[in-house]
Amino acid sequence: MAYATSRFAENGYHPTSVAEIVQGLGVGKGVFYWYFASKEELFLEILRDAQRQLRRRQEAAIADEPDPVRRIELGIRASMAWFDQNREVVKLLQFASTEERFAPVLRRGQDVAVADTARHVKEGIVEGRIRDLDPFVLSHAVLGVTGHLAREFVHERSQSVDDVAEVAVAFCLEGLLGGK
Amino acid sequence: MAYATSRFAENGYHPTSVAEIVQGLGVGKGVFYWYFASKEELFLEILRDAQRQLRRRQEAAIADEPDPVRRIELGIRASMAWFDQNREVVKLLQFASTEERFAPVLRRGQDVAVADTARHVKEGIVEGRIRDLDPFVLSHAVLGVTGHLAREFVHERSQSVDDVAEVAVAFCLEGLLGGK
DNA sequence: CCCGTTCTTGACCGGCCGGTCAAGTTCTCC
DNA sequence: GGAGAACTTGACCGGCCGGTCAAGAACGGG
Repeated sequence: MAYATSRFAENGYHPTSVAEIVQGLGVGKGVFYWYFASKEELFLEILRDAQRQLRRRQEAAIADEPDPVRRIELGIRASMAWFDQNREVVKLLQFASTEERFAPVLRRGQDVAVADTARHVKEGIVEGRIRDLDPFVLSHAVLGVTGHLAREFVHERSQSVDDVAEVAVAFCLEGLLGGK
Repeated sequence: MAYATSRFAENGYHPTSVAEIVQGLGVGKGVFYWYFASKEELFLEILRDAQRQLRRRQEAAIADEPDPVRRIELGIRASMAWFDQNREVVKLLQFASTEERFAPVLRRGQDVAVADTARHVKEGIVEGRIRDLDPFVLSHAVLGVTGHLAREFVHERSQSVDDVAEVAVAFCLEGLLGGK
């Protein structure tokens, strides 16, 4: 599955043939279809796995932080770190979002992640520390910033994860204008 | 090209065959290869066209607004409106960013757009109205928020463009914490 | 009215692709 | 040690795909 992930990420899902995967692995085609029902099923498995991993990572990072705003910040940093260490998978997730047939799986995972963040946002709103806007939209905004900055600066431009995460947090919390 | 765009957006680039496109158009295959060197070339043409359109739209919206911060805001609203009216193309742009071979064209267009925004951000920093962080990172952050919110709420959840744009602007300018 | 250019057709080609399957080989448990 | 389950092989299949091309049709200037 690791090898398939890197092939898919490098060549794209469609241009990567099952023959190519099994050949690179030095096994026969039969063994592929023994473990996976189809090429699509393998891809979905990779997707589900990735989402599970990311979620665990976020939960671990947030663990026992009581402050909702700090929790959001830790979530951003944890996501950024995971994006950094799983570039290939990030590419696959992005590709998956462009194909209707992968949407359901993707959607489920993203909804879970957003719901997590939204909970903290809601808490923040109740505490009067976060402005009273739709928590789901705000969560998605955070997710959008984090993902995009990770792809553009950590992946493409190889900038330091911490530096990018720093700016991402600053931007998400106080926008362009805030923060002295 | 319009028909091809909708086929690509609905079925994906790879799964859509040239035969399918020309059949849907009621023409022979030869006419396709008379006007386009290859399937890939057609796709690139669509991409370039889209980027040109979006850029024109943004420039028109910003036109003669002197305030850099207002310019950024108008840019966000214009982008959001364009994303709303060009869902198919947005999908294609997103797909293109996952395939190495389309990256160069995509990159060039995005760099131009980001450079535009970054100019306004820089002005804002000079005026002391925007915090002193890397203007390119901030511009990408704005772009990330706008694109993601458009896809998630305008495209997927069919929410009103204006409402989403409103939140996007609020978030970009003042983040989660700011704004009363 | 004719001839060269532009444009159009669709059968065809070589090649690849996802998936199957008959034929093994290896493992496991009695 | 034997029998059945678990696993592995790779040739093979039907089908599709991007792209070519010989054969025209339509057009346009002289």
